[in-house]
Amino acid sequence: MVILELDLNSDTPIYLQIKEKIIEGIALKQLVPGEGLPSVRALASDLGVNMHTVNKAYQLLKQDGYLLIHRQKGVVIQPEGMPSVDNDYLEKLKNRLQPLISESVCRGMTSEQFMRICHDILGQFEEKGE
Amino acid sequence: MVILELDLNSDTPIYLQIKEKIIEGIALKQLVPGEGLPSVRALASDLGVNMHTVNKAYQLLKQDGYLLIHRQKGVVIQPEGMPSVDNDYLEKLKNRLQPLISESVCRGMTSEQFMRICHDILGQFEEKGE
Amino acid sequence: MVILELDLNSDTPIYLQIKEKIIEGIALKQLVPGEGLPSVRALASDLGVNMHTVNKAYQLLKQDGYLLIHRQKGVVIQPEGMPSVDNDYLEKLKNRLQPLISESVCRGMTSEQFMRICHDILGQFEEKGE
Amino acid sequence: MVILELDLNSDTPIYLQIKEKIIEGIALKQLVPGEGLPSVRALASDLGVNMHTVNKAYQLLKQDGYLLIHRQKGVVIQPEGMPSVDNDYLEKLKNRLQPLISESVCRGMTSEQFMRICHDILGQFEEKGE
DNA sequence: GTGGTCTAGACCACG
DNA sequence: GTGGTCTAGACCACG
Repeated sequence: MVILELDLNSDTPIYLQIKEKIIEGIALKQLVPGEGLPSVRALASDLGVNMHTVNKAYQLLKQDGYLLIHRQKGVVIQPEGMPSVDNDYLEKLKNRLQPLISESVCRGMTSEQFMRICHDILGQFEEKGE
Repeated sequence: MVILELDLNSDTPIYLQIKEKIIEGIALKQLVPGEGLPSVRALASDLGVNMHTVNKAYQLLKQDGYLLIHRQKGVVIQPEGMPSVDNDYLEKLKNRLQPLISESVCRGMTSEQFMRICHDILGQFEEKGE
Repeated sequence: MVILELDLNSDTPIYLQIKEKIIEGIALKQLVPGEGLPSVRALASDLGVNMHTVNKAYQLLKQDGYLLIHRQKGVVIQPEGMPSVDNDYLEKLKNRLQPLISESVCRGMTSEQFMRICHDILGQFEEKGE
Repeated sequence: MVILELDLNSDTPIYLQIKEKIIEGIALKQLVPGEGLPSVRALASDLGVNMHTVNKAYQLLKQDGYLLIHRQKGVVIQPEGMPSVDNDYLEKLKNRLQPLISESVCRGMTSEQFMRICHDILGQFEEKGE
């Protein structure tokens, strides 16, 4: 696994940055279902952060269905399918998009510009082989 | 002005919810440039929150260029043009979209689905008369 | 007298802006010793501000020795010499310059740059005929 | 860090005095990039003022780029370069110098005297070793 | 232990 | 009446 980069000066708490980076890694297929992740201690040590911080990220990812945490086998990316697009998720997504879009509208960005930005970011995740 | 609704249980701080709702109001043209907003104390009282919480929202909106705050005349929506789409804003927007999009990809949402959701939200802000 | 311009959105209170503009007018010799100023009411009306605001500016200018206020003759620029450079004034000036200079040093401005800026502003007040 | 002195009778708000003193400390190299500052509560207690007052000063300094605020590590002087001399700053500086200079001219101070005072204050910040 | 958020309440400057 | 400043005190998130 590529070592993930943290911004300790960011307003985003470290545990959330770790969670987001791992999700990004999965989306980029740098991390694949069934793949093992470093132990809480190992990752904490690598990142130079508190064990509790990594643990919190892992627990949240487990809760969301991205990870399995075995007492013995350690931490692995969920091998049997990622969490799905359910109604809860859709609601949450819309609620988080809403203020981003409101602001873009206020600032005079066109729908096309906004969609273009999303499109560009989505492009990063396209299957290379297709 | 339509009274804005707060979710006191949300993990989004109240002052941020107020800020976002006001930006949404501007985007929806429910609030127009030059229009006055309730005084810090009046809005706080309406919302059942503390004066300082509203003041923090107003100060952030002023800082971003959405509001003018007169010591005596009170608070008005910036009459001379909203803040623009500058590089700082674009960077911030992309950084906030990135984790939303990563997660949608993980969950198997297609680009089309994601774009559709954005498109629908953007549609709420379209000029009715045009 | 040239009508002075106010910035109602400025953080500087209006009475202070009026006071500063009148001092600037004197420094620029647009206002000369013995010259009459508009009455409190007249100036307030011209500027579209409250009478008390103009009155406060005038009172402060009188207190500092820039103006005479006669009940009958009205308001005139002090005809018998401007206030002098006394120790009180020097102290106050240094105390107000100190934070400006500290910040310029922090930001990496050289002494020459800072002095140059002062020099340029001072140049605006030079006697045209010399 | 040398404990900074406040003037509770000054018409400069306490939070601004704190801000200015810290900038002065940086300019004097009593505070160096990367150095830690006392926690909000510790400094408040030392100064005998409220936590929120210190916090406001810290937030403004963060906003201007003088400080980093870590949620857990506390407050440190920006280690990667101070804010720069940009156009916004230059405008603000000139606008603040203008009334000081107007008044000095009114009072009959010569350009040389004014420049001398600036020069003397600037001298306090010169590198001792050079 | 640190900053972040929020409250309740006070006095002041401005106009 | 408005925002600006300040206080005293509380609980929470982060690590």
